[in-house]
Amino acid sequence: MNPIESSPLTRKLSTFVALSDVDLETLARFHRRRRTFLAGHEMMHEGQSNASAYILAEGWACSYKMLPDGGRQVINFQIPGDFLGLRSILFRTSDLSLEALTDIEASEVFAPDILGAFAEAPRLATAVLWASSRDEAMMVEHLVNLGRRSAVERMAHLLMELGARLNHVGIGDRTGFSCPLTQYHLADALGLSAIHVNRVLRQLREDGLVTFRQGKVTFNNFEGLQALAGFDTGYMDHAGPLLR
Amino acid sequence: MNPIESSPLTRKLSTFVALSDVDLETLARFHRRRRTFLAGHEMMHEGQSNASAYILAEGWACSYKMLPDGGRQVINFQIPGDFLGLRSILFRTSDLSLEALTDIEASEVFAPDILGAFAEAPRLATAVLWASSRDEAMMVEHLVNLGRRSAVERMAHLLMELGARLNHVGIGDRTGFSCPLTQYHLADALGLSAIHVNRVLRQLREDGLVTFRQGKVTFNNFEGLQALAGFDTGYMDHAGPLLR
DNA sequence: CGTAGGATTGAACGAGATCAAAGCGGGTGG
DNA sequence: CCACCCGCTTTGATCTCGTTCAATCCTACG
Repeated sequence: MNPIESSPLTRKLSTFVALSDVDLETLARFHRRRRTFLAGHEMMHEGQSNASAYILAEGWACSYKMLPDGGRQVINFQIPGDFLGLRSILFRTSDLSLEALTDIEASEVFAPDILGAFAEAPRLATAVLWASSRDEAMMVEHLVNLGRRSAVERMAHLLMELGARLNHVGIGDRTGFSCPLTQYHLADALGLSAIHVNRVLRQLREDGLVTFRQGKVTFNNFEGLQALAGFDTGYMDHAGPLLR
Repeated sequence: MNPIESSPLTRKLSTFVALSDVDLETLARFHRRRRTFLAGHEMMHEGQSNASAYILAEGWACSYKMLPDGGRQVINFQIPGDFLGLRSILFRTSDLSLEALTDIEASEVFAPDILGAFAEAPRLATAVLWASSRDEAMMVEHLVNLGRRSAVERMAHLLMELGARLNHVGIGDRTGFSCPLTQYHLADALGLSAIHVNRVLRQLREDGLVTFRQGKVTFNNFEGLQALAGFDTGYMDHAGPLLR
């Protein structure tokens, strides 16, 4: 196995576009600057300009927006293999904040790295467009979640999605996964109050569907949960390479 | 003025990436197949494969997802100049449905048109990535809207966003715009019931902020509405070309 | 052993949903 | 030209899900 192909990002992009050696070498340069962040560190702030992008190698992060009244909306949780802050480079200023939820290892990518890569290895632009569209499809599901599902359904859906995503990168399995989120994080992601999140989790536990406890999510009834959430993996896993 | 540059999509993409003559000619080929659709026509169905993409020239459309219980979540409204259904091509199958809200004129774009364009004129891939990221930023705002704002704030935000977007393409002005949406459409976009939408509109009208009536939106107090909505144009208008 | 951040529970409240029923306007067919 | 209908809007009454406020309880950690 070629070491140059080993990064999770490379694997992800290769599923869409067959990458040449030049593409792969260019991508490999994204991993020159390995950095670590401590849990709680704010890696990026809404409105910040000249922010870097990151490729998450280890740990969890979350992206969010604050409201004037102090409320907060979590946009997404980021797990290993995810690309963070692309828009902050494309638009020179970040439209959201980014916080490390655990201690994190990530590769820092500067704007010229990315823009240069698109110029030198144009297929990468297509590959990144694809990856970004996958994220967009996920966001569409989140929109449906917030707009049209009840609190219990929302929670079920979020937990299943996280499980499926972690599975994709080889973390956790069908029985569950370990999860550093607090009930406050869940609340901010689902548009609920932390108190209600607690009740919802209790209900899901008592109904024998999922258990969320001390950093562990356990699927007690995968099919039942899937049915409740209306969770369809369709928007997550996609067919093989489109461009050869 | 070069006729080849005249399409709204071309103008949009040019604001991010300086396009060469080859790029422009390639883009122009997107406009070979002009089609019209009647109001109410379903242009694309969730799960459909081999769907085309479209560049909207005239009229309004909306993208949505249906839920098993019959509920519906509108993801976005599309106005002239918008590119529709990119993901249906990138993923070979559409993750949402698309409906013409008015009679529509649009250019139909087939998968090979787009994928070929990315191969022949690689800068277009970067340009489309940028346009797609702009849409993503808009979706982030919608997420905040649904997750953390009250019904009145949501409505205010949606109406202001529509106004700003229409303004961008030369339709409507600071005083208002004409709007083919019914209260049901608004409800499905905002995660509310149509009945409550009606009450919210009444309140906004009585407070002298906006009037929504017989296909016309009138801003009675632009600044007040902006303050209520927490509407910040930052996520919509971006700086000039990043790639020269 | 004290403390702080997170989890849990109860009681009261409220925003928005749901149910039910009129109005209204414009298009269609008799 | 009128009567009818259908889709949309408007209003009232009631109900419910989720919030808010207020404590208390863990438990890991210094």
